[in-house]
Amino acid sequence: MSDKLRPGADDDTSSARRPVTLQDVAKAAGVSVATVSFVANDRRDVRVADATRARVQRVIDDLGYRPNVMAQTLQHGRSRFIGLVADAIATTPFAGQIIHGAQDEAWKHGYVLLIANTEGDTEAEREAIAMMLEHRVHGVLYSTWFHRAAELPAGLRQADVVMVNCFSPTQEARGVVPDERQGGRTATEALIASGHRRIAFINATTPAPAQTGRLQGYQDALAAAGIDFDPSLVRYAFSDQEGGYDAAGEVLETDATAVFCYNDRMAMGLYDRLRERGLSIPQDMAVVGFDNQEVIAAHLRPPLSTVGLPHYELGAAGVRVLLGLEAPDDDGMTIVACPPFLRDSIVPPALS
Amino acid sequence: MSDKLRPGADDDTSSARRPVTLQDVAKAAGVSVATVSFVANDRRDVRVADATRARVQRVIDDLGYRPNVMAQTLQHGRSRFIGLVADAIATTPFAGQIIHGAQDEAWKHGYVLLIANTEGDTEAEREAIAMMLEHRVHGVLYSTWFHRAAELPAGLRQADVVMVNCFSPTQEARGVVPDERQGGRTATEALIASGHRRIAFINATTPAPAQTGRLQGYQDALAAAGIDFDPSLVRYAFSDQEGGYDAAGEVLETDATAVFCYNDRMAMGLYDRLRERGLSIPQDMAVVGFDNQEVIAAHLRPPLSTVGLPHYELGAAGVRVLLGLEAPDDDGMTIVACPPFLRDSIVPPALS
DNA sequence: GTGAAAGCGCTAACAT
DNA sequence: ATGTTAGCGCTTTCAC
Repeated sequence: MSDKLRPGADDDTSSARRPVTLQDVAKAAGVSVATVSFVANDRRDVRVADATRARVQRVIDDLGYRPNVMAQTLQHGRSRFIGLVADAIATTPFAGQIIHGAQDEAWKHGYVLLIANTEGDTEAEREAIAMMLEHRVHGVLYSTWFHRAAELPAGLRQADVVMVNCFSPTQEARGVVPDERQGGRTATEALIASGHRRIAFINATTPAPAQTGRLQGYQDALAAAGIDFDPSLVRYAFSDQEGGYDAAGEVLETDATAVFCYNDRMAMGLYDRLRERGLSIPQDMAVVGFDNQEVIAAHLRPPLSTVGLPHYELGAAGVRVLLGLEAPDDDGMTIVACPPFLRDSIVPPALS
Repeated sequence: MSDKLRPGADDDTSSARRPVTLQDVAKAAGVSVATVSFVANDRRDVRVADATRARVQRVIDDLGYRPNVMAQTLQHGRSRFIGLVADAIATTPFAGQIIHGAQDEAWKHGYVLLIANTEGDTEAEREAIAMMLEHRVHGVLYSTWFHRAAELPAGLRQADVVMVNCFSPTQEARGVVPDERQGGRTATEALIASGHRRIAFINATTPAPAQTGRLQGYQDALAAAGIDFDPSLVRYAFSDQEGGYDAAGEVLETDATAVFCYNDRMAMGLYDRLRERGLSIPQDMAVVGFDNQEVIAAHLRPPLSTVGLPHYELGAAGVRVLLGLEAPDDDGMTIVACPPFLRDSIVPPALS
């Protein structure tokens, strides 16, 4: 392996890689550290002769000086860290978006994210929280990969916490969650808007805010359109492709002309079943999903209309709430809307 | 909003939320800071009376003392941070796995990941690197979401860098990459193993290590099995569902009995085409993909056999190389194998 | 305008 | 066996 492949290890010339400090710059520029500090931080409120300023700046650039954030932090007491505890960082595409949103928003305000991954393990969670507290984080985002109630770990009591994609049943902390109900309503309305009145809903069997919320939204939409709610049009199945495939069979025995699926994966299974029966989408059956899972929704044949979960926005809003840039509702909650993504599974492209 | 929803802001009792310091503990325990430091760090090499040790420990627990990592870092010069620069943190499920692997491995060795997301933006990249240098990171992982050559940003020269899922054509840094060639060979071998000899390969049009590597692997496998390479069985298409669908049409005009698709998305398109023609998998056509994209591969009908990209392992290996726990090859590269995931698209479940 | 010096919380060498 | 103290790199008040 050539030498250049290992920078830090063996540098022949120069100062054995010790980072340049304020002292170094001060000495080289023939001024005091205070002056260098003022110049480095571009403090215009302090009087420093232009000549000095320019000279010092040159030395800073020449030496490649960079402030040591640890020292700065130690000095003025508070760090620019925000902790993010996630229960699944990559088991799912969703968690990534939360991180992404939090990351961008934090960055925008000069904060850096400290990410920890617990995979649902309580011990890992404890350690992660300890780590964050030891880094004197400004606050912590406690996030889950799917929308649910969650108990706040004891260690987090001493920190400023915002729950993301989850909430505390006992109102221990503020929370940012998606508006499942509005999402369900939006999905159903898309179907109603193109003339359907017999609309089935394939819901999940697993109890969750999504399950109840989307059902309510479905009912809201029907009610608003003056369509009677028919319980026999609501089916339950496990929330994956196989579940969707199975439930599709049941739906085909009803007179439904459109289906709202709890999620895109179920819609994918439903596509399979419809295709098997020689039925075409949306002519024989209009379909709308939920989640907007890119790999699935945008690339099924035909592309699936769906409603997106605002994961990116949840992460971003979490940071904003934490930094006090956005005020939650009176109950401490911030509800984020689920946007529709209309594609060709409701109205064929040519007709739209 | 109830008061308890905002911890840091307004605590009635106690010390206005100022974190407990060594000093505090020392005072409360009636010993010196040195002693507390020894106890807190559980330094068994220093003599501290058991009684004192116990007493101090009690105070530490009571007061909820936590060391200030900034101060510790400042003291002994080097941080426990590892930077991770990613060009797409959540645009794709892949980047997440790299982060996940790096995270776990770093954590295992007492390091914390500092993540920055550039979305390919050079300016963001510059800032991210500056941030990491200012945090005095131990080293930096520079990662890309798909395997490719990449130029190392200038700022990173001053850091110890390992490239993850990418490499420097000019050998400026060590790199960890997937073994595309072995992956292509593995995929093809799975088809050969179940008796196929006329095997088509739907490759991507985009030049990339994956494109050339997988083709080589395909040829390696054929050669090893004594099957002549027939260029007419290799087709090129854009690497998504639509591309796979289109190329499938071409493949059906050959006498191929099996297809190796450049990735799972293309395989998904191929499934669509085959279904359209009333052909069944694997009876009429055996299929193997690449990437092991969970949402797709595991849930197509039939579930797709594929080869996985070792993103998690790439991240983990990157950390190990950075920490000097794993030695790269002579050229500074670490090659990670792509494992096969056999499902029902090659041999029907009943027969396997 | 610029410099000297205190101190943020911690570790470790040196006293006692 | 425990205490004292000098910094780590930085910011900031207060002198000059």
